[in-house]
Amino acid sequence: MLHWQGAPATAEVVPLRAKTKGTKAAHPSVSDMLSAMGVRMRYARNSEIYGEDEPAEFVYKVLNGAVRLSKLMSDGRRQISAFYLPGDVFGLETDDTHLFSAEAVGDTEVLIVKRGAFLAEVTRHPELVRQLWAQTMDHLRRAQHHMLLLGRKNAQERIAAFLLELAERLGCNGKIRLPMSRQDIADYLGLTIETVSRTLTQLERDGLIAIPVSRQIVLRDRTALGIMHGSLAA
Amino acid sequence: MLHWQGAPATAEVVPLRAKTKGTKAAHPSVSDMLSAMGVRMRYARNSEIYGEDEPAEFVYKVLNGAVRLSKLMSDGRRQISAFYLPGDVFGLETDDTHLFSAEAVGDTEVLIVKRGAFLAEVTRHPELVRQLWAQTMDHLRRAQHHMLLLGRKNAQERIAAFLLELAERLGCNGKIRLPMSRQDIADYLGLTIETVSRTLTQLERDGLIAIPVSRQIVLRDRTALGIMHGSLAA
DNA sequence: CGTGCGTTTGAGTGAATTCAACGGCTGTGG
DNA sequence: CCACAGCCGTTGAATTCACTCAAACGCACG
Repeated sequence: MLHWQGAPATAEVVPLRAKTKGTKAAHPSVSDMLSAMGVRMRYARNSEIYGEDEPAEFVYKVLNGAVRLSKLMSDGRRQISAFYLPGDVFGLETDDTHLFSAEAVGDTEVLIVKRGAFLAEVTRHPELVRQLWAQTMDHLRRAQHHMLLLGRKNAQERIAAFLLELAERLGCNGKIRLPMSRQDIADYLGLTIETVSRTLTQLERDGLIAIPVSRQIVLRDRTALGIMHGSLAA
Repeated sequence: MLHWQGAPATAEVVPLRAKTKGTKAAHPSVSDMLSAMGVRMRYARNSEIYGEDEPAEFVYKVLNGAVRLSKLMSDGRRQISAFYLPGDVFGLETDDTHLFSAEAVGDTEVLIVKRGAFLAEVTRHPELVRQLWAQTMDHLRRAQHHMLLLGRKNAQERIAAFLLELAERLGCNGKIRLPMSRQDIADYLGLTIETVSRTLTQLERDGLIAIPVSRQIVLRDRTALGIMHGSLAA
């Protein structure tokens, strides 16, 4: 079950954004600050952005494409703990060593900033620290939500939840263009690729979704999907 | 599979710690600040500290005992996303509504502080914000680690990982006094109570652990346990 | 037109679940 | 002191859902 043999890390710098513009005026948001300080980089499909146990040198923000945060076990099993979509900031951890690796799901562009410079700038603006804290809490919330899936849900419930989550995060009304492969979905949901495939075709047979092409999914009955996954009580 | 029918929420205030002592001197740590501002409360076994969808009014720190953070599905399935042990701070989220409920695992004492007062005080000391941010990152790290278990590990690996994690967090050298029931363990690891029981007795037969009484577990072969759970590659 | 990759589908297996019964401990009350 | 109930944990037998192994399909690309 060993997946990709580490596609060549084809990453190239594209332009060179203007550096911190003279004035040390407060940055209204983390996003703005990254835009001001960041360098745009392009990563090819399946290339590694950083690896497990590597020193955490940079902070990243997804511009387009998608990034997966994953960990590989010695026997080839892989767990993807999160997908980062455009707008998401990632790569920041307490440790200065990454515990998971980050890879580009498809061809992906990110902004990168030196961790040291980033933290120095952030520290200067208490508001930014609060924002980053809030962001981390949000990631934690998402991780906790994901545990619900992984813990005690069957394949249908996982897939349903996944599709609804993705539709919401991509902000698309029912027509999802999947950035990731079936294998990625499987490793995210704790299933095998075969089970993901079977479950999707079953959902299509039941009329809850349509799959015009494999990387595109149309939510036909969001209510029904919500009911299957939303077996959460108040 | 509906567990406890909500034991009476027997919570009582014990003493009344000194309020913010005159001077607004910087608090060196979040822990100190909670100790200074907090009120000691006692919660009986299985009583609810706060419930899902309740407004987040307080911040808590475990003094002794243990707390579980859980969510219940309408059909009775339960997922425990974390256990909080003495020293852990919990109850702080971006939302001002709790997404999970928190219950005392055994008889438990916690310090509680009004969320508003807490945040006001924290905001006054940038260092505290950084500390809390680091704490949240740590919780995130733990959540991600937990996902590895829930995603693609078998029962033995989950139990082994759980025992090692608990031994480390409790700081006990091999002799674990379990604060929680088998059902709690099952709901934390995404297994059934029967599977937990069977797996534990199997590990005992194999000589990796000893179970003098059900709530006490002795790690006999940590290396072997580490190998089973540690099938993580570098 | 073949090759390679990602996806789908089928058949058989297996690990964990479900259903069910039993054992041990604790506290209560006769 | 014993009897009994209630809870928690263990054990057994049968079932099931997702997994493994295997093959075929479709599509893109050289």
